[in-house]
Amino acid sequence: MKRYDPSSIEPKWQKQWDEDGVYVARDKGKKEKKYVLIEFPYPSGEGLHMGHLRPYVAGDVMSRFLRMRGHEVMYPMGWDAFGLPAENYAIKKGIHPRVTTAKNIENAKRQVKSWGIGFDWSREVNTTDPGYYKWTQWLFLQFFKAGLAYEATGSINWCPKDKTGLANEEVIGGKCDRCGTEVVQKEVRQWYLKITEYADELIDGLKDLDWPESVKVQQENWIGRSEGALIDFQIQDTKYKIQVFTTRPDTLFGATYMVIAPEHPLLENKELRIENRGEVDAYVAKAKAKTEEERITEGKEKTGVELKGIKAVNPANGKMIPVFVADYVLGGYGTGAIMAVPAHDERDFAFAKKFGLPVIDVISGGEPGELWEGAGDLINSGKFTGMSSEEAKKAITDFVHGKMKKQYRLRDWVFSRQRYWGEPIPLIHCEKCGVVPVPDDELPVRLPEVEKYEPTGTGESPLAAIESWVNTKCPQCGGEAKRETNTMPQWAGSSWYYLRYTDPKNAKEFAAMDKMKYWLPVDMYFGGIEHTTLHLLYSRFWHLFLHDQKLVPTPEPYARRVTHGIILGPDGEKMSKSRGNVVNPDEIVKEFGADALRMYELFLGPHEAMVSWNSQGILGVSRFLDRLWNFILSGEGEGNNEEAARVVDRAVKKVTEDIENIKFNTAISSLMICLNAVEGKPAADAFKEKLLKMIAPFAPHVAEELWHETGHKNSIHLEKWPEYDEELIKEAEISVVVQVNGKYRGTITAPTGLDQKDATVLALRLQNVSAALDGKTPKKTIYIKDRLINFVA
RNA sequence: GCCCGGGUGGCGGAAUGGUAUACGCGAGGGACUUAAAAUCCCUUGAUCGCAAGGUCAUGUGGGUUCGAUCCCCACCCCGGGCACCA
Repeated sequence: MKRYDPSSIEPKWQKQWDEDGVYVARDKGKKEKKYVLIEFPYPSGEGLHMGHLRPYVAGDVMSRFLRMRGHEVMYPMGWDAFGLPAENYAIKKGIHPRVTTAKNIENAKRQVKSWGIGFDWSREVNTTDPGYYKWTQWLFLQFFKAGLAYEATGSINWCPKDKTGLANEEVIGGKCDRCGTEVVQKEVRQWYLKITEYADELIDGLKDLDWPESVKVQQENWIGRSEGALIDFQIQDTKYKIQVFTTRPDTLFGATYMVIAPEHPLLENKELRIENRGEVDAYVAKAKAKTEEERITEGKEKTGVELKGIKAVNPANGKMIPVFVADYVLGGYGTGAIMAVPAHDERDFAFAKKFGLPVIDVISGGEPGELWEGAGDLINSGKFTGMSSEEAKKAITDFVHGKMKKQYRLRDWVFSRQRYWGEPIPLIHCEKCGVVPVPDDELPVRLPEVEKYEPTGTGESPLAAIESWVNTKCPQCGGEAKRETNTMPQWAGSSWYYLRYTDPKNAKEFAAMDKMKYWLPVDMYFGGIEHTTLHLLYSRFWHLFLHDQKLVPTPEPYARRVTHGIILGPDGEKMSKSRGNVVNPDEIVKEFGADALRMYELFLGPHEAMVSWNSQGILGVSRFLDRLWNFILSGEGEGNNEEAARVVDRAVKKVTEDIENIKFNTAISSLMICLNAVEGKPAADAFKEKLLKMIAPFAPHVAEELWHETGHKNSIHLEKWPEYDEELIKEAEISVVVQVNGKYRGTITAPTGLDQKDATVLALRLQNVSAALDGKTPKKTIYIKDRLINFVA
């Protein structure tokens, strides 16, 4: 008998599957389609690691399972290849990013193939391919034409190391998501996509999606919708007003002062007679210069300066109240100004205490003069006194002629980068015509060759230095014009790649509608939690927009989202080179084979949980595969014993349900239980076949090899998933737990379906039970058929 | 501070109202071997007991229930997200 040797069978089958096109998905087939997706990787010089392996294997198990269940399955792969590392490497070595990217792709492809991932390579895409980014540019122009892409100069997040603007979503804890450098605020001309226009749809669409609740909540919180009112406060003896946004218009009578942000336009108004102008200007300058870090370290200690000589009028009661400038009010949210109600807002309370401002209770519920942020009935509120806060919100807003308003935390998406290795934004600046889109037939605007890749740091991209490229003709008037030199962020290409997979070679459209209609939406999207407020939010926004434009057939892109926990090193810490705890999947393949690697990774723990790699644990699955090999190839085994059939059928039921519910760890444990039970006994070929088919999604190579060794000609991965016999798996006899007062006292073995009377008789015969009852008759008996009988004495 | 997860043997974990600790790793003992590896068999939550069996254990304290790892309340700890968003 041959020995199980992964290194001799795995490459053989990988090659064979490729040649036979086992994983190629057919468009518009008769079968019901399933579209399984993983987040396509950035092809880095480091190669792919465990963090990639986990979702790819999960998606692979799922697609193989679904294919065997009779679906037309698409499981495609591609490369998100624009981005900083390749560009930084080019800066250091002078090698074009295209060259390093191609090399890295080749290596990553070798890796995923060696893991036995059944991707459909006929649909491979690469975001840096002009045939691909042509459509990224075209799609951007649809936003532009719809008025959802706009240019503005404003204070934005800027990474001083990468020398480029960043989107809000790319700033993690005040630091650049890419390099960890402290982000600063800088005034730069940028292109924005108006994602805020879709804030409501982005929230409302979530409710019908089969996504993890935590991911939905996180997106919802990021968008941060709150409902409140806009209310105007007149500035005494002037024509000017300060408008505020508040979610608590019911507390208006308690507004004892106002605060405006340091960025508020009122401070630029020279007509206002601010008596302490110098002091105010100094405060504003200092506040604006603060970095994120300084603001955090200062904590919640309130600072501010009163605008002397200025008073505002509380529209509810006509009282004159002071106006402050303070940096606890943010310029970028709401109107950049607030009414301060110290009795009912923690921050206003702290500020009022520090500056000795009056605290007036207007909502009942708290201690007098103390903070109370809850709801209650109104007090000290004129004719509204006695009303509930909920009712008063609208009533008071109406009374002061305010209007209800929804407000969001979400900011528009800073969409331009001052870097080389990205899609050029396909716009032309003409002095006469303004900003003009590049005509469709001139797309793609190709990324030109440059001498120097370095970011300039001036707010211009390196492309600005190439005059021959920048200078062009206006498509509208034919006059002298200049190209936009900013490039798109990395998130552009990934915002629509799942659409391109449905029709990757189309030269006329980004994808044909009939193909999208067949394949969309993505049925199952495997990925990490880290993209919740990045890629996942961005691509939903693109999709919602494209749906409104009638360019895609479904309202949402991803029907079901499955997230995974990260794999920690053997020491329980995050894998990192500096810590020296990185487990390299390629080395595991070399030592144990891809099948063992895949199975062990799945067996480690629940897919969504954070788990640590245990270097010795893989021996368990390695032994399992070895025993499986021997079991399948040993013995002629015609012993058609019913017990074996029952054991295997039970496994079929459990494994099927577990795969459907993404519980791969318990599915594998059921397979182990099954093998443990049948091993060493004669078993009919039919049981062996069932077992092999169940193993096939998890360990595709060994299953295929054994399938062929046992006389089959076609790939096991195109076989039908096994079924089980509902009657057979029922137990004929069952052990019923006997308890006295809820405590275990023994079991009785009886035929299934025993009624209470017979069970009682059998149970009372147990010595342990009569001892526990101590001669008493049970007051009550609880009987759950085939499970338990409990005497309450 | 607010919002999500989570806390079970030596370790990864299983079980979400009904015998807690499946499966795997590790450990101990044995078989085979000149020996070792590999493989196979047995034992393995703690504790008392010769045994039968008992008692105690799912972060802590309460509650609901015939019965709670599971449901409810309060608290502690760990991980993640947001963070002066009015």
